[in-house]
Amino acid sequence: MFFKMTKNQIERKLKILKAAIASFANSGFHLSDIGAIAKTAGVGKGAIYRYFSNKEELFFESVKFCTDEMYDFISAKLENTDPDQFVETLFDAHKDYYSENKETYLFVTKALIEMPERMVSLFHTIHAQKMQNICRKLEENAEKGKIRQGIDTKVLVKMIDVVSNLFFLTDEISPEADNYDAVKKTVTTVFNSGILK
Amino acid sequence: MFFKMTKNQIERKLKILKAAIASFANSGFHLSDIGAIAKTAGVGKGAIYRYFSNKEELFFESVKFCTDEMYDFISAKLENTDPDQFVETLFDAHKDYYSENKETYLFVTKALIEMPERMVSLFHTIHAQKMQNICRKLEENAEKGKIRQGIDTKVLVKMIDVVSNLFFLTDEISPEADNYDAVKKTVTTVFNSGILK
Amino acid sequence: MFFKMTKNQIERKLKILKAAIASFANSGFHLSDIGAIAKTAGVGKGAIYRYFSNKEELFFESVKFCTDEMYDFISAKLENTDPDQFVETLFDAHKDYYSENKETYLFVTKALIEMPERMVSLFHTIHAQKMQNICRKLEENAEKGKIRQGIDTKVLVKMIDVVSNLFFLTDEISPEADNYDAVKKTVTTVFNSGILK
Amino acid sequence: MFFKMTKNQIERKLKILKAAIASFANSGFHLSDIGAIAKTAGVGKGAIYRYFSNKEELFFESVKFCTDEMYDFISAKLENTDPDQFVETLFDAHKDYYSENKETYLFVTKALIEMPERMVSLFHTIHAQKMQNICRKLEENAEKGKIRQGIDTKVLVKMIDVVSNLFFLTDEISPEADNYDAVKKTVTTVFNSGILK
DNA sequence: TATGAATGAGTATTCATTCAT
DNA sequence: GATGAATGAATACTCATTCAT
Repeated sequence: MFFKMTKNQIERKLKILKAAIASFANSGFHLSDIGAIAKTAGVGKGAIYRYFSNKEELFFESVKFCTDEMYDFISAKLENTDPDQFVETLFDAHKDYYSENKETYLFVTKALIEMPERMVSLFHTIHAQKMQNICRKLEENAEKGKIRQGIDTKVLVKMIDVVSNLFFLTDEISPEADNYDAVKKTVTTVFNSGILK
Repeated sequence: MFFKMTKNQIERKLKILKAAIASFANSGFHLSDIGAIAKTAGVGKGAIYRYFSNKEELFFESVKFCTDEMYDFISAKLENTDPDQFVETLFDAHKDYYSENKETYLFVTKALIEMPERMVSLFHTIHAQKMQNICRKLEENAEKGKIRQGIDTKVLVKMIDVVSNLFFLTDEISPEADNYDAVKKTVTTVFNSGILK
Repeated sequence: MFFKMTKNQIERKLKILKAAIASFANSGFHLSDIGAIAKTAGVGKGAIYRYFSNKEELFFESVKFCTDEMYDFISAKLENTDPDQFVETLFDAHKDYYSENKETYLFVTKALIEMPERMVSLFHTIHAQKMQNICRKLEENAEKGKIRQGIDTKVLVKMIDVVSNLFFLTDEISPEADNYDAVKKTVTTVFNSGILK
Repeated sequence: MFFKMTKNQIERKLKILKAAIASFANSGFHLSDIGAIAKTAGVGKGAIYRYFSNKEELFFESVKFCTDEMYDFISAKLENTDPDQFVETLFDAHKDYYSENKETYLFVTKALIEMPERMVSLFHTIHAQKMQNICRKLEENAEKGKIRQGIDTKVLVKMIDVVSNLFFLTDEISPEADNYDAVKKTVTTVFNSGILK
């Protein structure tokens, strides 16, 4: 699937990818129909097989594309954040991305479950790479005594991620999400100050 | 699917359910084969359609069965727990259930994603019902000043749940899971005392 | 594909086989459509896959069925033949079978070419087995001095077979076949008495 | 497909034909891939459609090319043969051509079966034309009393052809072929002197 | 009542042919 | 003229569901 592409072909491939993402996000892998994706993309079925070796590959590339985009967005938001704003900022970053890219957001999370074999390592690779800088800064702050000792920053970031996920997946997943402010308050309080007095 | 069942029929239905759970947990909804489930259960394909109206219903009932069982187990472990042991106990409850019921544990979590439509409300219903007592106790402790104000206990419990999930799904989902102790320390520290000093 | 069949199922399988033979004989392997064969046989597509594991197997069984039938017919005709009638009788046997089973006759011959891998050894096995008695008798006659020495009977029988084939395949294959009597005279003369005076 | 071709174009067309023959001979009509043939020939797919109107035409021309070549070879070998050497010489001619052009030899024979519609009349045309001289000589010899009366020479030549075919197709088609000498002895004996004493 | 044989809708993928570059 | 990217018709096979036995 690697050959030098003209500008037109790059656009073509992108159209296919967009159509595939929409379909996979809505219907999942098994219920998505290559023919329908082709129609949506405005290309022939054959074109899909020119750019992607098979349905699974198309799915994989779709996930990759979305995951990349999403964590670029999230890590950008975290660039210059004080430690005491970190939880809130990360939570809000999820919220913001979700608001504008509901489909993609859900897709990334679902993909991990639907096709665990390859997706999982893809996800961790991308996540680790994109969040690398963020983790480094957290560690600097730990050294400066600004955040509590004994916290593994990689684990921490993933915790906040997954909790945020929970509540944005949540239109679907969690009824509490309706009350966004209450949820956010709980999350930031717990993460910043802990449960115990 | 509702008729008075003899003891024999109840056993029959249970055998089908067990076989279905095993298949759905391993292969997911779409790749599971009704014929194969029937064979595993030691019944004819027709029998499945006597007890369950269709494949989706069978899936739904399978998830319900597992979710029930799992949260019975978890809530039992939390019965008489001090607030300062709460996070650790809940985390350990996940760990314990997971250790003995890996298949079921993963199935419950995946099911939410694979078939969101009906599963989600099922899950929240069961979760809310089983964790009701637990939440009530947490609230009592909050009133007594033992845990921090401003925390919605339902949200809190689900946060801990999902974080625990994250790291037990993690054979598959998260590389950090290998180092169980480090993960647990981070989780309990963050939840108990917060990130910030 | 081997299970105890009821009388009904045996009929069913036979209907499929007949439809398959008709299609393969007319259109060859690649142009034959499983769906169309099912329709002709008056069964669902699925039924074909119950009785035959795949298209290739169906083809194989079709050829086997026809080859069996054809050489049963031919060898029966040769049962009590004098050596000086042998060539003519064998030639006529081909002619007779062909007249009543044109489709099958052509199919057997074509199959050898279309799917050489397995067909060829099948053909030789069946041919050797069915013609065994015929060859033995020829050899007895050779010992009694009634037919010329130095002739390998197996080779001889196949020669006559293939020459007969040539002229019955011939509606399609050979224009000479139109004049059946002339062809037959040449064939019997050559085989019985040779070319040279 | 008829236009004045430059020397370059003639070479181009020939390269395509050679590649097509190789592919058709090995894989048959249906399994041969135009794209692969183009690649082997070192031209674009489009070029094939410049020189041949479609796949069937390409197959037809491939067969024609090979049949021409083969019967040129065979008839040349028979140029100055005594009648009593005729059978052996023709048989050997097949053998010789086969030895040096196994692929082509098999292709010509198979093609008749695979695409009977047009191939058959092509074959008979070429065969009749190339063997014309040979048949005439046989007839002269018949008139001179050197060969038996009542033999249609066209039928005879085809008989010998097809029998030879049988045993050279036979790497694949006939187990007897292993013992070449025994086969040849039987064939020449039968054709020259007949079966009966 | 239980069985599993039969049904046929549904789908990924290939490949001859066309045509823009 | 030559190329090879794009097209989309064509097709074997699976599997949820039904229903005769």
